[in-house]
Amino acid sequence: MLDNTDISILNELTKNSRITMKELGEKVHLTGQAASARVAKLEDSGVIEGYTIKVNQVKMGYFIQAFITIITQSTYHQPYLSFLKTQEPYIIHNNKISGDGCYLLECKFPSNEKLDEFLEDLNEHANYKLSIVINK
Amino acid sequence: MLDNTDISILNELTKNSRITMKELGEKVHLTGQAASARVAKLEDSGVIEGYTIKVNQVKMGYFIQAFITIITQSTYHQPYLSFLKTQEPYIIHNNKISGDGCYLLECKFPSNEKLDEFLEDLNEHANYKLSIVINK
DNA sequence: GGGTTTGACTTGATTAATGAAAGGAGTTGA
DNA sequence: TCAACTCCTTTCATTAATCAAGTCAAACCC
Repeated sequence: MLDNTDISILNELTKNSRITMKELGEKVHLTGQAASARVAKLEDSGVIEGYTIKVNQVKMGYFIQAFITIITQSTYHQPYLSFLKTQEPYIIHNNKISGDGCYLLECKFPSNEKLDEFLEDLNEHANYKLSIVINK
Repeated sequence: MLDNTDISILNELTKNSRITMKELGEKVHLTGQAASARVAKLEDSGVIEGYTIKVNQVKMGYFIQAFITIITQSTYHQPYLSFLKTQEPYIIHNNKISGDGCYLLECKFPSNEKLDEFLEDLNEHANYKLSIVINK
């Protein structure tokens, strides 16, 4: 389904998704038009889900990143999930997982105070275990 | 440092980083040139770290995503870190964390067999706790 | 073998975006 | 009040993207 040229295209776009089709073509030994057609196919087939940017969260004022293992008290998760929707700026990903806990929540905070507030509010819907990210 | 226009620009680029500067300008009520200058500034200041794509990992053959909490046996982490470098296609992020364990490893695998192999090899350098991602 | 279809690429013409230069409006501070 | 600065717009030359043919090779069929 995907040949080596497709893989090269995905690698190049992963490194820089704003590259021109002409340049991309040069890197994978195609014309800009052919590269463009390949990319369109990758989009249509759903391999490329979208184009986005990497934002420096520290420069945006989010100094703390954390993983929070969630253990919901009741069997109804809805209160917790509804709560999450009210906390959008802090949430990166909410992963439903096997193993310890029901969810592994990846999130970011501007300060320990905000994190503390969040945990206080969270505690009304679920128990948790907190892991702060020191480095990636 | 960042005004509302900058925030709008970051939101638009997060949704679609291949938008033309002209279109981006229209969305934030600027000319293409002015939008382009803003974006250049965001790049120079390091707020925008890069442009990339979202790839559908399932369509790439990675059917399993997992979080693995790593507890290294010795105080020397180097053997574990070196091991990771040999397993690159499977690794998404290796987060050094506080709390349970030394690291929280985010990774992807094409099959349970490959995951099993990985865990066997991992076990020579560290203990672990496995969480499979069911949903995001 | 001859003919047709299909998929992937290139070429060439048209349309659109980009980048550079010049200039205007608003703000700041001496 | 004036100069310096920032941020934006306008204009124009350059460059890239797009669309429509056209080429080429492989696969298939009679």
